[in-house]
Amino acid sequence: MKPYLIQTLKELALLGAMRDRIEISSFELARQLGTSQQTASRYLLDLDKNGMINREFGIKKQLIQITQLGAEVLQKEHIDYQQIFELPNRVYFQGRVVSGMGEGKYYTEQKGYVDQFKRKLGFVPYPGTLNVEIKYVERNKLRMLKNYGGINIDEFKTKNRTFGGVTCFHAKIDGATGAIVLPSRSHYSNVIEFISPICLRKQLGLKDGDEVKIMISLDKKLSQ
Amino acid sequence: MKPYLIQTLKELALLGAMRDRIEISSFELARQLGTSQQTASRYLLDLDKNGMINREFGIKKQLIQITQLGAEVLQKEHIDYQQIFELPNRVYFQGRVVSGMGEGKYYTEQKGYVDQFKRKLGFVPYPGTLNVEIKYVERNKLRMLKNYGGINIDEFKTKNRTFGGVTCFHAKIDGATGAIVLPSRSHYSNVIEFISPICLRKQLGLKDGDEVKIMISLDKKLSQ
DNA sequence: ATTACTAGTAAGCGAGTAT
DNA sequence: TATACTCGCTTACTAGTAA
Repeated sequence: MKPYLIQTLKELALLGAMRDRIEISSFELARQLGTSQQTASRYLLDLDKNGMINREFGIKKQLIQITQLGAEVLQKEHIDYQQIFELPNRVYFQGRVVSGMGEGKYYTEQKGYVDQFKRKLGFVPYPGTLNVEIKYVERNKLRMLKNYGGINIDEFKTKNRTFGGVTCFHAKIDGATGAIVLPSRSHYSNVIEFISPICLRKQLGLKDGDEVKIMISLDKKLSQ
Repeated sequence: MKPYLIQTLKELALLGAMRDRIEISSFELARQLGTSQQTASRYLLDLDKNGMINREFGIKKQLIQITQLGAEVLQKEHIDYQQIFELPNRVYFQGRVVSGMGEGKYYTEQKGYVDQFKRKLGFVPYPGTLNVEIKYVERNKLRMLKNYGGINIDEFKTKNRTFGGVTCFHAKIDGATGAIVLPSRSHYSNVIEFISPICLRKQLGLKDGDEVKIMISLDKKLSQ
């Protein structure tokens, strides 16, 4: 779907073509779009060909209504803008399940972490992390999360070593509740570590390579 | 502002470039947009040239942040989509003040109308209508209003003649409260008749040709 | 009036490549 | 590695005009 066709569809929607058939000539549409009559006519042909609009020809002008398909295209755009302007308390990721190197289990079993998880997140994690590889470009969103700041899990020491602090965010993976864990130090990674009270691989039937959706809440209290 | 540049800007915003500088190469952006690295690079140059983004060059990749101007462009788009999906209870028009032929005064002084206006709209109109000519293409929005249905003022008879029913909507013109009057019968016109308890021409200092903004509420009760 | 075809021109695209 | 230039090709545009 080409950007200028979406713009045209939006213009038609603004004139009411989502509710009703609207009467509009290619010349009028051209004026609205700041283009020529010929181009507007071509746009309408393209939109029709793509099933975005229905056209009905009267004696003079045509009646145009946006189809279900066209409405869906606009709805998608709308969701994008909502993401940008209205939901700054939620961030979404899409990624693929990958295997870690087993170190997740070691960390999530440390008492120093477990106690804090229980107190600050409200659950004791099932041992191990579910690792989700996100698109490389989306590490920017991870960076954003870190800058924003989440639920801080403090560093602690045992006899043998120091365990570094991490930042957590309440999150859902394919609908299942849990949290993501970002090491406070360390560089930006394209792998998200997910912890949960349940065994996610079993509960969700996940195996390496499966596509998953992660929703991260910026609220520090669990809302639901 | 070309549609594909707006789409690019939107993509950057979705990656968080409204809040923070994001690290993204032209190659990565190209993948996001489904285009070539060269084209993505050109888009970024164009956006920069138009003052929509700020760029900072590191050793390898660049840091990009959306400027105030860029944010305004996206905000405008967002408002359009809100108009389409979220505010179906308000319709906006822009138009020019024009002179009627004095018949507005005659009608708005008829007791049969005045009593109903008072009861159903909550005010007695100042004699006369303020006529606003809207863009021809926007008559589609008027048609939509009629289909939707407003506050019905019933027809009535005097000794001499019958006065037809009209449909009204609560409305504001440049912030001043009143209502618009659409004859129930009659064809679609590109002139909106506005009534108000005050003399709008005097109160707002309006003369023929002045640009005005009309906000029409689809609520049948006056909300405010 | 319209819509939309044709044809010539302008703008946009991406492979190759310089830096 | 990057970004972004050139250049040949494709797509998109509008004027003219047919239907």
